[in-house]
Amino acid sequence: MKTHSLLTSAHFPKVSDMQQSVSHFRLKAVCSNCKLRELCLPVGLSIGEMRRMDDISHLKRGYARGDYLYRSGDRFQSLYAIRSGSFKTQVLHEDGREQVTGFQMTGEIIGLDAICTDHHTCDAVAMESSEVCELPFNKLEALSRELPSLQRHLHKIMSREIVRDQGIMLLLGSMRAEERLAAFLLNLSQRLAARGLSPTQFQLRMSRQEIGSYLGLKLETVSRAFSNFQDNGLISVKARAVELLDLPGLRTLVGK
Amino acid sequence: MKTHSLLTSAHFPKVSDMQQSVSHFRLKAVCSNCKLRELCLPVGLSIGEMRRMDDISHLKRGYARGDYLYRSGDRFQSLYAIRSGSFKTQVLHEDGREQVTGFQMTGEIIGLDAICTDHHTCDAVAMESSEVCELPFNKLEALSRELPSLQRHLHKIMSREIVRDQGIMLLLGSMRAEERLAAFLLNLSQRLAARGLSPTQFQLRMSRQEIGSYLGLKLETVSRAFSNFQDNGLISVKARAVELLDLPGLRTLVGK
DNA sequence: CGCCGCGTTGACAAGACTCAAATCTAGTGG
DNA sequence: CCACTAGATTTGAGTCTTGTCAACGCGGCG
Repeated sequence: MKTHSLLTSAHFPKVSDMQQSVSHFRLKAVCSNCKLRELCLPVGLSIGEMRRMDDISHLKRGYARGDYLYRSGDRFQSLYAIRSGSFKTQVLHEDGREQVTGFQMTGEIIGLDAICTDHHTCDAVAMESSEVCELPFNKLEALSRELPSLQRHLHKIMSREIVRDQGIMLLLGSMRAEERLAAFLLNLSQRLAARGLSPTQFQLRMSRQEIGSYLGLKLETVSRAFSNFQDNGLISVKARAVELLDLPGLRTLVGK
Repeated sequence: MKTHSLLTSAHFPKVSDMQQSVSHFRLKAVCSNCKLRELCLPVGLSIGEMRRMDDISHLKRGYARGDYLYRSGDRFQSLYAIRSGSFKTQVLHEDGREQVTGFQMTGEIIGLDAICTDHHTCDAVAMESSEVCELPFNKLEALSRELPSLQRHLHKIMSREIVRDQGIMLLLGSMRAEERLAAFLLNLSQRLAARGLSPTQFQLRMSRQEIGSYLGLKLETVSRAFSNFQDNGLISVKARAVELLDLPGLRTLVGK
């Protein structure tokens, strides 16, 4: 789950530490143009190559809470890298049932589900003011034929999504309500930490209802679990403001 | 979910119907060498291109019930196309909990989870005598840089896995026991039909325990659900021999 | 023939859901 | 700036589904 593994490891010889720093800095500068952190930074592309990424992508701003990035059934054109803000994805069942399949935050890639049918199979909805970087998939495929490291990275991103989904299947299939919520909070904490934010204090962007949908629980059950955690001194929670007080305790709950 | 969509649709002009048949036949003949049905047939590769697929892959036979194709933690080298038989994949939780994440049958691709970390994140276990076609991933990537249609197809396969997993998340998160089992039986039925087998009469390859693990239920609950279906005339079941008597009735149950 | 794994069934308990009511919060309009 | 309202959250009480524990039956194999 190390975000910079490819960049910080063997790809740069140790002798050129200074140069690595400089190079790293310039990469960041270029990359911050389009903020394709997830897609660019860890790949180890040269600056020229990164510019080519930049050329095929374009920024889309101004998504407000509740806006759709795409809807189930929409024709598939592009993947989207979230540049700021966050989204949820949800699938809809014929009979009206719906389920949140994920909460995506800055730097994550969204839209991978649509490749197999050329149509989106879920909705993506902004949970706050957000910006995305659109990546036309045809161009991304063409470029990845030329740049093996980009190709590999694209495959890794898709594979990571598969592994993530399987983790949720495990959660939904074999955990009880409080275990699920603890796992959810720890996952959030970890992802926030990876973005340099506080791993213990944060504002939830989603409602109890949405958390419940994601975790396969009713909103009342989520609310009760929050209250229990607070009573047991594991967290402090007031509406959407959460502080994790006892990370080891939470980890014990999920059994790892 | 149409397996041959790419082959039967726009890729071949209608005027050359005869030629399509012939070409289709020759493709099948070549392909039956390595039985990469899922990976080759729908791609629309030329015969020469398909031979190159054949060159990088090799057959591995002799997996018996209970044999591991790979284990969680194994170093990732290859994807595997199931040539005959069937496998289950299962993830293991630190505290000993385990969950079946999928049952794979002939023609399906297995191992996609391992790309993101270079290590397998689940076990793959044969459920009966099976053969697989090993596809070294480095070579597959190299070849897919040369053959855009292969590249696209690989992406589609990965995307399909993501969509499949999201469907299971929906099932685990929002369906009750009998709905889950009905969905499972209908999915099995559909996949058998796609392979030219009977969609209504078949032998289960997995135990009640394994079905339960997959569906997030205890084996007793699965057994009871089977019994209820039989009492209601939806199916006939004796141990692992199943006959679906009322497909519409089962569809009604899952709400579509 | 007896053992053992798998499947079925029953009785009961625990966890999660449903329904309902009371607060609380954030956003709106005066 | 404040009152108001719609939506979100919390909490309680009772119900329902599923899990747990236990007994029993079936069928294959040594």
